[in-house]
Amino acid sequence: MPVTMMDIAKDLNVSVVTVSKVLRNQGRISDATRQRVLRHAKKLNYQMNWVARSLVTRRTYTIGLLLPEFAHPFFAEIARAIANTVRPQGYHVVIASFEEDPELEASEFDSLLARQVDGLIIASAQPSGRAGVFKRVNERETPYVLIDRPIRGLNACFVGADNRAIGRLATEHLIARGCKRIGCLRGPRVGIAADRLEGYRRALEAAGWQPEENYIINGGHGEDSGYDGMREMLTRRPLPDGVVCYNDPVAIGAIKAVLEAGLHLPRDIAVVGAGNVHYGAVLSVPLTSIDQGTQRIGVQAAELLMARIASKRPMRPKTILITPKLVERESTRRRT
Amino acid sequence: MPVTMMDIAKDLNVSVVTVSKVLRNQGRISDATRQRVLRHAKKLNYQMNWVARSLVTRRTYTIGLLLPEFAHPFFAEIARAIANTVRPQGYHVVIASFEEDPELEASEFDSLLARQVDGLIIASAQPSGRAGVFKRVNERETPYVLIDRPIRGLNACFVGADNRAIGRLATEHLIARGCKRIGCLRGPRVGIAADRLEGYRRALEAAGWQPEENYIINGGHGEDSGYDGMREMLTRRPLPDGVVCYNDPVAIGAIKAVLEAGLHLPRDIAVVGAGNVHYGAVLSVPLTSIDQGTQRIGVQAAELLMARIASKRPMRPKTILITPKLVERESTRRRT
DNA sequence: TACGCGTGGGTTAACGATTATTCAAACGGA
DNA sequence: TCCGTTTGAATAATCGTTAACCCACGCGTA
Repeated sequence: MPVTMMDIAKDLNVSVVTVSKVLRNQGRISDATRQRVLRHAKKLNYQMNWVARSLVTRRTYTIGLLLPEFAHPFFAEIARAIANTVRPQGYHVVIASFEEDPELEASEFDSLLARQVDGLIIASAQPSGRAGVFKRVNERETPYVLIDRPIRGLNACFVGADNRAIGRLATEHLIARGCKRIGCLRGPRVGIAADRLEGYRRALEAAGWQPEENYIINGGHGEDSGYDGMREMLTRRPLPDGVVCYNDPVAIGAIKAVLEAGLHLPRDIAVVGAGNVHYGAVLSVPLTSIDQGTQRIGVQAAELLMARIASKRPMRPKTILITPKLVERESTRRRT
Repeated sequence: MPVTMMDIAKDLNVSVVTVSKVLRNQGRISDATRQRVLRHAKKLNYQMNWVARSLVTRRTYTIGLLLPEFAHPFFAEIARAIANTVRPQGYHVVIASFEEDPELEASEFDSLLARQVDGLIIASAQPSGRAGVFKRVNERETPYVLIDRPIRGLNACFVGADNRAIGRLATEHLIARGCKRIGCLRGPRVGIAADRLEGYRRALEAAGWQPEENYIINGGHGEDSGYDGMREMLTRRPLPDGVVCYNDPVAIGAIKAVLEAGLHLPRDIAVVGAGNVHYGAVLSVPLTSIDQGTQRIGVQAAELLMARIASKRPMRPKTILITPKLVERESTRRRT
């Protein structure tokens, strides 16, 4: 049975409140008593029961992290950044991975609330228009921050990559490297991909070119999809000499298709990805990619949440877009 | 202000206890009252305050996960497996990543205990002989399970890879593929690496060969270390025609060195790694690797912990070694 | 002498649930 | 009719801490 303040108080013939005050460094306590309590607490190896404290202070010093898929490097890194950011303030993170299942997401969401988390950081996978799930959090006034994927119709804090900038940056890079005909493996039909595509379009237009639908190919978000997409791209005439990919796995699949076709990369076709996965550097052709600042997403989201938790009055929602950064490697290193 | 049982009770003119009983499906309650309570609870959108419940039941339905480094794919996957395993039993996971810092590990460990977690899963980085940190958990009788790295001198539950088997499996595979002179990049001087090296030695001996110290090279656990190690290996005469690597990053570095030297892989030298990282398949030469059953480690550790939490009486420590599995890819696919 | 105030600490009542105990009414059998 | 059971629910105590008040003492001062 763990030691309680009661035990210390009894041994020392003082009241529990006195012990509590000493341990919190609060209220007026003589130095003598303070020392006695401190010494005895250490001797008994006392440890606060945070559950009891939380009950009365209404603060658990816990934040909930609701993620679609935990083992994904992107989310894992975010989780790490968040944990490291809140730790100095005494906060811990309880994770809930819902494996891309919206039902499970909703139920885990409720569980976290029942556990009285002080705040929530959520990368939601709710189908659009289902913002209802988050109604409850608004009633309760538990602060929360959305990351990665915004939810339309929900006036909430959001921290994520600037996907439009990502598409633009990738495209501009290919232009700068002398590409004259740039295609795009635009990925799945989701908001993020649409934004990146939009960035691609704008960059072309800014260069005075007209985006051609022929060179924009739909797909998914994995290697296979990139492989298939590039095979299709290679049937276009004239061939593109640069391809912007939705993300790194797609780019990796695309590279495979290019090499299989006997073309040289980057001379014949340059390829740029997005996400800057950590193994991009060890590929057969190291991959130029757009770093979306994963860690910064985590840090900013955590800081934003902490600010909201600290402030008594509700603040008005804030959106933070992280500016992406290009990391150049072999896959686009061609003579200009 | 969230709804409490008190609110429901008042509205319905019953006692709080009655509400509590209905919600827990316990005790004798007439069907009429039961329905009234249930309906009203739903109407008010009642949610249990788990903090309050935990205080009296002495159960938080929370387990602590203490990891050296959160974003590492190995640990991320373990975390995921654990979370998924305990969720059906109503448990959540609070993570604490200590960034390979033993001091931080100790302090996070205390924090988790103060938070009254029902159990702990720990991948410790305590320098050997510092088992003292875990003394406290023994006093408290909070069950815990060590993973990945055992701690000598601590009679505790452990779940991890069978590192000796990993070394043996990798080596046997190269022998089966016709290698006649097999080297080893044995990695850092830690227990895990030593076990894998031991497996390598035994496999050679079992084949009737004598391990030669000349072909065993020390190093670290990253790509650079693998690269440097292989460069050194390539100065040995006669050249080895197969190399067992401590882990996949080392193997990746090693492959780079082999290719740079103008040798063909796997024809001149076959390379096998360990860990089966998910990107191993997209490398310039897809990497044969030993899968250490990361997910199973997580699942088993979680199940073991759950069992200990459930049992009243302390059980005696149990060690589970996960049997590894070979995944063959191009890096060893040579004609026998 | 009486008053006021700072000091050091104690008392009491939450916090929101659960467990253990008690109690009233209804029911049934002799 | 009377007593013993069952049924259904209320009451009291508790979990370990904190918040809000209260109080006694000593000292300086008017």
